[in-house]
Amino acid sequence: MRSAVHDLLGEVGYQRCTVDAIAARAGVGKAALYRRWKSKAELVFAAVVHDDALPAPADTGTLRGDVAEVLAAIQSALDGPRVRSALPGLLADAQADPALVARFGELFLAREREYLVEMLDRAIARGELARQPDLIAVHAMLLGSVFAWLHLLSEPVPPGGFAASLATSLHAAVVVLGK
Amino acid sequence: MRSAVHDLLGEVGYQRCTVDAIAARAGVGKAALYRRWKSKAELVFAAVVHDDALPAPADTGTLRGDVAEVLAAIQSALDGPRVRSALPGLLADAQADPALVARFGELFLAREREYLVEMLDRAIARGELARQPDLIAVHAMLLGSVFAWLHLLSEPVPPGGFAASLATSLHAAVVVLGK
DNA sequence: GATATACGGAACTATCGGTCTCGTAAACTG
DNA sequence: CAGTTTACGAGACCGATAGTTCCGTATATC
Repeated sequence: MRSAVHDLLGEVGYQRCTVDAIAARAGVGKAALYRRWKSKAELVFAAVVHDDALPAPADTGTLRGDVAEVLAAIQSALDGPRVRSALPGLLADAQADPALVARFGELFLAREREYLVEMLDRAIARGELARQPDLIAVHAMLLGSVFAWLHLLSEPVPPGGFAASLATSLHAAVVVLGK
Repeated sequence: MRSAVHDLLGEVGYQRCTVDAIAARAGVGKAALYRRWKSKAELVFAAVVHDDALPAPADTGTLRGDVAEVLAAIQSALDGPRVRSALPGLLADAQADPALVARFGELFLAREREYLVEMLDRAIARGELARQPDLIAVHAMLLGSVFAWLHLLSEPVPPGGFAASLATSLHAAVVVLGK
């Protein structure tokens, strides 16, 4: 089931990954799919944003390292071949499906924000930050930078983990916000 | 024509802004639309990304001010009610339309990058930066932060220009990249 | 073993992007 | 002024696809 969606996303992308094709590939009837999921968008979303979609970034001991870790986690969540081909379509379909927006917020954004809060709390405890920075701004910068790189600019990702320079400069950005 | 697309985008969003509806609203036949534009995506794109879509940011005399200016320009380009409802759909459709990706790159990304280069050159001339920072990283951070704020996190935009704290911290990020 | 539930499969409906045809009105030509 | 050509509005038409319904069957439950 999930693998049927994964395969089709990789082979033909989101638009041509039709519900009929998913059902045929998975050897089930369309009705069964629509019994469990409300729409194609929900179905693909469920197959792509599984529980371990966003790995928990480790505590590296420094804010600089933690920022790099979070960036890598976001990259791994946004850069899989499946997600990469599914994300634009899902975002578009989500416009007409508030429930999907809510689930995306709960399953991905909220969890990501938790990780950010933990990271910032640790930095404050270490004395690297004086206070909690504007959480929305931090979230927008970290998530947005990776998203833009992968999905807007469509630039090739440099080898060796996500751009070290990006981590360095975003670390500086967070420090300024927590001053 | 352009106003028909604008009206419909505002009223019903991208998905339900059908070509039939555009033709009817504009009082023309569908064939006439397809004579000028190759697809619905191209048509909407042309109506939304007009030439003055990305205002040229002014030289404020400091890199800090210029970053705020660029952020404001990006916000104005990404936050109009039309663009806001059209962008996800256009990004999704563009996946299957390389020509559209190319035009988006030329009309928006390339122009934006020009502005960034000018901004960075001025900063170097002033001695605020020692060298050209990684342009892709700068571009990803500035564009991505605004995009994520508006289209991913769907947080309300704070009043009084685009988040001053975002400008401050992204300024610091750029400084680090140009060190 | 009888009954109820769920399923695979397929037919069906509605919507929408894109193409094609037609009749008409405007523009051009002699 | 008359004949011809061109472009257009209108709408019929086609193919693809999301979503629904129905049916015969297999599986699970009692």
